[in-house]
Amino acid sequence: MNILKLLEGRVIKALIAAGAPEDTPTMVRPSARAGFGDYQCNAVMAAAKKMGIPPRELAQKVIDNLDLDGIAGNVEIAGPGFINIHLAPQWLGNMLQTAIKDPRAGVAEADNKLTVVVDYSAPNVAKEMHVGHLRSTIIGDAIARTLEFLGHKVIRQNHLGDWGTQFGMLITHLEQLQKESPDALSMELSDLETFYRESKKHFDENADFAIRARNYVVRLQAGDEYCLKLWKKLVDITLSHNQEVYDRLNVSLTPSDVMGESAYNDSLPTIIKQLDEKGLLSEDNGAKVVFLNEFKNKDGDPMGVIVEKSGGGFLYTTTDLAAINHRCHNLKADRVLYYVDARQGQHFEQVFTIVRKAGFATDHASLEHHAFGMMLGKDGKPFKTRAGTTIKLTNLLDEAQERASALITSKSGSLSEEQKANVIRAVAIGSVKYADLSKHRTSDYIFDWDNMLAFEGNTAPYLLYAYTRVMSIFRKAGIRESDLNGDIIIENDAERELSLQLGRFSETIEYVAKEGLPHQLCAYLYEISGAFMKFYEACPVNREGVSEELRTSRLQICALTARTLKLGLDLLGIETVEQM
RNA sequence: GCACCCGUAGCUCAGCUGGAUAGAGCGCUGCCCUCCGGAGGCAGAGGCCAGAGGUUCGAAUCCUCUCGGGUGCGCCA
Repeated sequence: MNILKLLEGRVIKALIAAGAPEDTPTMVRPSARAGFGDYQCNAVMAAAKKMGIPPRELAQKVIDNLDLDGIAGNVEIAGPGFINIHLAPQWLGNMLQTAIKDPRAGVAEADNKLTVVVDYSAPNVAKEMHVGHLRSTIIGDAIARTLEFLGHKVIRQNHLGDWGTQFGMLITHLEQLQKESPDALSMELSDLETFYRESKKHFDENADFAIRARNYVVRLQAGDEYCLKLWKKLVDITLSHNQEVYDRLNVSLTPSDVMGESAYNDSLPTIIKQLDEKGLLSEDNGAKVVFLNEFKNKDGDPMGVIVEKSGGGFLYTTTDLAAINHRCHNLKADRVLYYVDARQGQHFEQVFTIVRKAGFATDHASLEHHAFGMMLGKDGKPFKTRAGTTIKLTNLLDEAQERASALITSKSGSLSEEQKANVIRAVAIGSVKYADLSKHRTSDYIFDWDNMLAFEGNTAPYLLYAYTRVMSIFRKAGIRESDLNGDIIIENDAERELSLQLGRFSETIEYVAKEGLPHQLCAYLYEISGAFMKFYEACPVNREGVSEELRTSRLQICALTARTLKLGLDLLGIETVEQM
């Protein structure tokens, strides 16, 4: 159940009954501090101002009309006109009990189920995935999982960079390698970086090679079978490489989610034609251009966006136009979410502007560029190796594995080797992902091994540890969740705080799904963990002197804590462990 | 030149459509082990929210300007 939504519904009724306009924002939110109740309504001050009456007077009217029978124990006016709502412990307890019996921890599916295309990851063919792909991949995946959990139809789209002029040189190089030694092929491609670099080198240094490469591009784009076969080989090898990384990262992408740039190749001429029919197309120095008044170029004139080169080739803008057309009209998307670098901001603004004018997007579809910032090194500069090259994802994960291994080995004694390996993997991958997901998406962040692998603070290890502590109580209690029966008693502050936080799961998830901001879910899970740690200190469960009634109540709170943490981490794509 | 993003504690980060006394973690000073896992909990010190104006009952949040940092601007993606 979404408590926030419930309260908002009641508050708006009361506001209207008290004479406020129907469009008055309800301004209900969790209270700023403990003394101000559990939820507060801040709507009255602004509304009273508009209505020309004293705020506290309106606040009283709102309270008189506010129907929270059974839900709130106490509702009071504070300060200039805040309304503080104290939930009734029994109501809260009953609500949690319902959530405990629900595998979804009380989170309902969305009323209005949408088709959402989530565009993320987008690696390139013949290049290994590097840190530049990390954020798109894991943030996009977390949002895809969250939307899916809420019952939306999620269509993952991995916009693979599998088309473009560079494929001429790649194919030519591949052809050469195959001629030299047919067996060497897989070996050479096991290091895609080298393969790519050598192709480029040949292209730059060998004139014959370059000529052949240019020729092959033309043939490839024209659908030549021989070229396509070589190209396909490169794509397949790259995909299997990438899949290993996805699996290791616990990212839900599969080969069937790949919808590369090449997939739109055949529809590009139609896109150009349609732009022309709409009167949007101009010619400029031989290139086909869409001029947009909304954007200015360096001279202050309308900015031209090239959609077809003077030689006749298409650009990535053209492909993006075709992709939106496909997603809106064929996939019937209600929302299209792009998890792409913030540096592409202007590009997407232009693309979105064009598709609206050209009708490539359906009117109701929401096109959203969910931009993210860069990963920086400890020095605040772009995250690179010491040599100044980009860091490959596999190397990054290897290092995470090593560091987690050292950490876990030094701390945990009683685990079997197999369990230990499992914990190391969960901590390593979880830490890297969580460090990223817990930061605000749009800002740059500093990648710091020590911070992300710490057991203190808003980190994966802390959350995983909190989870194992809950599980430990359960093991000790020797009781199954399904056998738990009895009321939930909320007596002290620690119980109350934890219960209240547990009751906020729905509103958090819905917010994350709406805004595409997984760090809000991270912050929430951190709150839960912190509240549980306090509960753990203050509220003994399996100790002498704890009544059966209280023990059952607390075990239920533990059960819901565990389920909330596990579900939440699962939505983030982070695995939990029972012991560590 | 134009556009977008950012500037919050020594460090790393939150602060949700403007709302009450700006919050965490690290680091620093102390306290709590007859402990359901101390990989924890509690307390303290530490902030002109880059600066200056403005709007507002009320501003870290909105507007303008200044300073400082980053990014992007027609035939790559």
